[in-house]
Amino acid sequence: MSSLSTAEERVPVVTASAVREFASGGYRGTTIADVARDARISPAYVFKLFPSKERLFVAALADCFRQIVETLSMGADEAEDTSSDGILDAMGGAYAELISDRSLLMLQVHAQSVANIPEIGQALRLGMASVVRLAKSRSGASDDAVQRFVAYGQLCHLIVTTGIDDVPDEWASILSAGIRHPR
Amino acid sequence: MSSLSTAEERVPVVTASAVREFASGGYRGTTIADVARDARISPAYVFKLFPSKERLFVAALADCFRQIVETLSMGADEAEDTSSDGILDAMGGAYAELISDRSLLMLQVHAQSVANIPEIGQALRLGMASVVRLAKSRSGASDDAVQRFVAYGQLCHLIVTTGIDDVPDEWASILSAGIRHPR
DNA sequence: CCCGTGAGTGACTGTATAGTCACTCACATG
DNA sequence: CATGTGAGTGACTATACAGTCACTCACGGG
Repeated sequence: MSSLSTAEERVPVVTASAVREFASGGYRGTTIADVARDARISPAYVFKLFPSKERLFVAALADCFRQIVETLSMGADEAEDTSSDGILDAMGGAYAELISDRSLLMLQVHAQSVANIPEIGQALRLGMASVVRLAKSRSGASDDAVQRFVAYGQLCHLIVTTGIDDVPDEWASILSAGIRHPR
Repeated sequence: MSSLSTAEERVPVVTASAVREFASGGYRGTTIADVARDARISPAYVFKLFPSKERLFVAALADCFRQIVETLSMGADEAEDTSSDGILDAMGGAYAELISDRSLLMLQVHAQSVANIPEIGQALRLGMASVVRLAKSRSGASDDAVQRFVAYGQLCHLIVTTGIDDVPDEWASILSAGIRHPR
């Protein structure tokens, strides 16, 4: 199948498939065959492009954070209110838009759940480090404000994974109030 | 093995084993055999006590939230500062102590990652509902304060799962600052 | 036109695992 | 002592999955 291409061109395509598939099934719930099917290549060829399932997941996670950092950065560029809080707010808005298809969000949640695998924990820390450093340096906000920025981001993850935004009860609206999350 | 007992007595014991094992391996990464070994019974008998792996996980998660609610409630009872913020703070302290062995924390994180399995998502929402309702009713704090309470709880989960509290860099201390988490 | 290189795969292996079922055996009761 | 009930298990099935390997085949350079 597939019109002869170079391996180097295939790698980002397979990585993108891995992001989607791992996001939907998690690390253990996703098979190499799933990723291969999405990328329209054979499972065997996935192993020619990546040495193991673990490394494929790491590549997907790294790409996820690459996209996040890029998006946050653009959000900061386009902030109308250029105070620290205004910039953090613009970044939050850009992030909310980015994760509207939920893949990048779910991948992070799944990664947290297998962060005890050393290479995955490492990749997760690298990603969070780049996010925190970007938020701090671009906004110039206080440490507390950056911490709050991340905390509410995590709350947003909880709301989306559990589908709290579709629950009409009082407790659910307490958690969701004012949080920008994908509809 | 094991000194003849009633099934009803076994259930909570197996549930406790399930909490530990699922917390350490996640839903897909933990086998019925793992839980059985921990509970010192045969895998086959686990299926006599619980109809499926899914239901066993749900039982473990429910027990996890039962413990959390109990602990938060006791924390609120023992608060020295009885203002809303003081009570929320006492609850946070009680929670930090409860999750010092990380099992109850990790189980929640793993549950989030398989919340797309209907019964598990349901159990997670039930648990969060009881936590939010308890925090609100016991502290009488504003909706915002309760939301913040949960958001920083989620940040605490991130810090623990990724081992950020062992990273000496600046970005890591921004995230960990002032957060009570298990050492 | 031939041949080397690299893209891509089919078919396989070994292992793991959810769930089932027929069975054993301890004990309480009459 | 006989028997029924419920605790508990060994052995099995069916399936799935990570990773391997020998292979085919398209293409570009000489």
